[in-house]
Amino acid sequence: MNIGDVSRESGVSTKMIRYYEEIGLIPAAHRTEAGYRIYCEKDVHKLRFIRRARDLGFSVTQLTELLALWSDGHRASADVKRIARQHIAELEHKLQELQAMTDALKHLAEHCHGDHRPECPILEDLAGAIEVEARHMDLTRFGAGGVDPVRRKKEIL
Amino acid sequence: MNIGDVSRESGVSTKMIRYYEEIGLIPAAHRTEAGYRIYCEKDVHKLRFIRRARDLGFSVTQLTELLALWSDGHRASADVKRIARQHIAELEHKLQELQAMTDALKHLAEHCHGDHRPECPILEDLAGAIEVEARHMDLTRFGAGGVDPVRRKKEIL
DNA sequence: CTGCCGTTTCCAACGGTTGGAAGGTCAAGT
DNA sequence: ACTTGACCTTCCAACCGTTGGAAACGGCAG
Repeated sequence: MNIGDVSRESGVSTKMIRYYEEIGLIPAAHRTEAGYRIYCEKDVHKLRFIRRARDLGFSVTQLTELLALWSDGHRASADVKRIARQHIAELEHKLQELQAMTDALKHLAEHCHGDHRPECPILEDLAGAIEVEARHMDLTRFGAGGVDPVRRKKEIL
Repeated sequence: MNIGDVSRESGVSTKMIRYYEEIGLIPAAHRTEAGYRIYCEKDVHKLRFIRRARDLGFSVTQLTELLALWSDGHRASADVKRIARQHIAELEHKLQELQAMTDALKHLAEHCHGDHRPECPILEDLAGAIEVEARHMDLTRFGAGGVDPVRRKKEIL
C-alpha cells in the first residue's frame, strides 16, 4: 500500500502521516526502490488508533505513551487510566474557562439593545468598567483563584 | 511612558504590544530620538480594551472590528452585538465538542479497572471497536451531523 | 510517448505567545 | 567620567498540529 491508500483507510492525511513519521510518533516506513513509502494493514490500524486518540483530544506526547502501552502486552491498565484521567482533567479545565467566557459574553450581549444607537454595554465593559460594581462581579466570575489570564488563554482556545 | 510602563498598566506584555503594532491592530507608536516607543494614557486604555477582549476569547480579527466600532461614535450597537453573537456561537460550538470529548473519555475511563492487568477498554476503544455496538454509540455521540473530525480538532483545542 | 495522478522533499503559513541573543539607552550611584 | 543594571531595540526561533504549495520524479493507462 502507498501512503495515499493508508491515508484513505485510516482517515489520516498523507501530510500528517509524513509528519508523524518525522517527529518519531510512528517508525519510518519501508521504501520501494523509487523511494515510495510502503505500508501494511498493521500500519492502518496504528494510524486509526492515532486518529481516534487525536479525536479525543490527546496530545501527540500523550499519544506516544498510549502507543507504547498499546504495543506492550504486559502493560498495567492503571497506566492507561492515569493518562486518560490527566487528559480528562485538562479537558474539564478548558471546559470551565470556556464556559466562563461564554457566560460573561452572553450576559453582556443580553443587555445590549442591538439597534442603531451607539450605546453598547459590551463595548463599555471592554473599555473598562463604567459600572464598576457590575464589572467587578463579572470579573470575579472569571478570576476565582487568580489565574494568570495570559496563561489562561493559551490553554483554552 | 515607555513600553514597559504601558505593559504593566495594561497587562499586555511588551512582546505582544510590539506584535499588535506589527500586524496593524494598533497604530505604530511615536518614537523618541533614541528609537524608544512613546505611549500615553489613551494607549493604556486601548490596550486594556484589547486585553479584556482577548480574555473573552475574541480573535485579533474580531478585535480589529471591535476597536473600529469602539472609536466610532456613530456606531450602531447592533454591529457590536452581531460580532459578540457570532463569537458566542463559536464558543458554544467549541463547548459542545469539548463536552463530547470529555463525556466519551470519562465513559471509557469509568470502565477501566486501572489495576496491574493489561485489559483496558480505553485502549480497546482506540484500537477500534472490539465491541462494535458500544463503539458506534460513542461515535454517534460525537458526530451528530457528520462533522469532519480533522476540522473539528482544529477548532476546539 | 503523452497525460494524468501519486509521490517525494522542502519551505511557508496559520494564531498567538513566548524566549533568547546581540546591541543601544537611560538613570542612578560611585 | 565611569560602571552598573534596568530598560529598550530588532531579529530569529520555537511552540502545536495542520494545511498549502512548488518543483521534480514514479507509475500506469491510453
